[in-house]
Amino acid sequence: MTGSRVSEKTSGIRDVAALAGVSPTTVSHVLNQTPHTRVSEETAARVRAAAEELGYRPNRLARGLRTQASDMIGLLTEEIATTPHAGRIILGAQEEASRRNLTLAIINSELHPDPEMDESQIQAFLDRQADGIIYATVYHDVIEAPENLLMRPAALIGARDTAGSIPAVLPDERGGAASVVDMLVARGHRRIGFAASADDVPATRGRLQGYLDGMARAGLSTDGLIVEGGSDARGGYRATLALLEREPTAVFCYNDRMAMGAYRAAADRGLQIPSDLSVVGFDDQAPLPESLFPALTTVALPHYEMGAWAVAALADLIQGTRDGQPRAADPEVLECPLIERDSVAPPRRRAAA
Amino acid sequence: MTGSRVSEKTSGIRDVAALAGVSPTTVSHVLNQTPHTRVSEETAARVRAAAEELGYRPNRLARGLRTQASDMIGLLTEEIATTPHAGRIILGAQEEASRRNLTLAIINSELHPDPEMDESQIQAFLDRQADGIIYATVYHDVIEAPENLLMRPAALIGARDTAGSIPAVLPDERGGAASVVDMLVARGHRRIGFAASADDVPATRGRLQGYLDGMARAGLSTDGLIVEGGSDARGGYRATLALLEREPTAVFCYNDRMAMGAYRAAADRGLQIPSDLSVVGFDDQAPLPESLFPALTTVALPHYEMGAWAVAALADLIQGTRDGQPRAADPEVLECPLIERDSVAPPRRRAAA
DNA sequence: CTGAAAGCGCTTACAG
DNA sequence: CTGAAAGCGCTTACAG
Repeated sequence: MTGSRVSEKTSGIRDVAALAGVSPTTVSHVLNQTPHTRVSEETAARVRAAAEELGYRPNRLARGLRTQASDMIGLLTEEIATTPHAGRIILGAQEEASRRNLTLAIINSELHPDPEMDESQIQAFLDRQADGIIYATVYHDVIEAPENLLMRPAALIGARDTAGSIPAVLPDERGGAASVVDMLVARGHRRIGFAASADDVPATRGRLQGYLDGMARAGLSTDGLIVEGGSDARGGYRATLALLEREPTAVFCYNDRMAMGAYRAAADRGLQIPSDLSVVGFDDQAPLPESLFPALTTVALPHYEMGAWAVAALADLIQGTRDGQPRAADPEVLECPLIERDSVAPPRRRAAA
Repeated sequence: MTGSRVSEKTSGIRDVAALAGVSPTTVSHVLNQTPHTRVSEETAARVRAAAEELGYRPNRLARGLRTQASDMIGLLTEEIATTPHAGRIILGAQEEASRRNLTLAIINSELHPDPEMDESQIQAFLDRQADGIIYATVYHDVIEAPENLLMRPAALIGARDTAGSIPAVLPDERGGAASVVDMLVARGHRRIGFAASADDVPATRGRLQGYLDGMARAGLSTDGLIVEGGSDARGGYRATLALLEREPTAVFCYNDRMAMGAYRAAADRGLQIPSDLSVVGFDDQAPLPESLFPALTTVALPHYEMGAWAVAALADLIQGTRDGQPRAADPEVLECPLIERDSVAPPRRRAAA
């Protein structure tokens, strides 16, 4: 029975007040449940009925102007277009924002940005009184935060800032890579090759380091088992071909695209995956892993979780700021979970120790 | 020399007025270049200098409250997460919004949504006085627009509404598919198989229809050349295997994932792509096409363009609404461009007519 | 328990 | 050419 009428003009707090026979002040109090304010249950009921009757929705703009809180946060993403699945960062951020009754505004920034560009994008959020700003980057480790980012509470995704004053969340590339080796070792592999990336990005170093960690704690040699290549299918193809000379029983690729090349290399050499050769990727970049024969075992990046974490941290920061209790900014490192599919099996023959 | 000071408190229009020795009214007029208002160049210069000096930025919230225009538009996307590359819809929408000095807020909706859910998401935009709302769907053809979507100017991406009252933009799946056949025919192919999808979505029908169009205008028979399969790599594999019985010289797959299966099927039969068999996909779903050997010729969906178009249409509509001139809502159909890579070659032998 | 008044930071008739 | 005043729709001390 709620307003199926097509209300011409949206009604304001004054309309509700008039209909309920009280002042706007009282309407505000009951609808917001203002603390330390007692309103008789009878009056409150009348107000609620009137609000319902009129389909009253408080104007958030007006409220924001008065309370100096827009309840909006801005997400500045670096090149959402080219990033594998960065849409999930947005999704995580948006859903967490909704949970907290916050609106998420987004602006995309170019890759390799002109710092002044970024500042002007941030300014756009500032102009709209964003309560806080999230800066999501890819391919970076530590960045110099744009100057005006510090004018409001902020959070970083995918990088730390040089000053270390902004809460940041990062994927645990290193740990994820190490867990791949652990799993491979547990399956009986001893000669595990790594098709590394030649790109100069933090992920390159982190994943290589994780591979090294895993091999080291299993007491395994990596001698001749690391080959560098381009980070695409072609690079993975070449790297795997080179690796195959060393007769590994498994090859762990820097990313899924390289793993795709590894499949091709295996086919060229007449090797079956996973019976003759196990292959593992990284990124869980849909739709690749599921489209391969057999489906690729890989490691996922916690995009959704990073987006959600950043919003949560920012919201807490904003609360803290309001209460005058700024929070510490320890970089949060989120797990990169191993996604097991069908490209790993025990080695065909026991490898000699 | 602009404000390298860390301004404690952000300054308002009153501060500028005081510094320039004029009234807030005058400041507003010169900064907004209000039409039909002449301010002496001398005064104007003083105002601009003062604004610059103080790093004054108008509070958009306050302005919005006064002008009844938030300059914000809402984008409600259906399941951005699972859609191949729908991030580009957001990108296109955001960039067009920035060009028009509009802010884009986004909310994601579940797939197969509870209509009431959608209404409450839209309500969130309405509460924030969004000037307009874009509703982006996938996998639909015509939808029943959520009731409250009509309360403000709106635009649809990927679907038309039953009433036909909302501007809508759609990809020309049919034309894109037809252009694939045209190209194949121009290269000399006559026996062109189609690995169709069994999914019941508009894209299925559109692409099949386009294939049929192309074959018809080339006067080619499709007898036994259409095989239906699941819309993933496995489905493409099976469909292609079946198709190969009919000795086609080219197979056109419903999407890139199926094309991936086609590559596998060709390999199983000892067929080289493109010399023995040409393969074409649809979607240009990164990173698949570039990761295949050889790189896959396919058709791209105009995600970016649809996002940008919707914002432009909406902005015009809002303008029109303000000027009391509502626009007509003809569905806009955007081209799906053919992306030629390396998976197509002339047929090895002249096929008998 | 309830309300009158001020004010958030702007813009905009209107007057001079 | 310039400014005083009202008002957008709320919330919040403060008073009663």
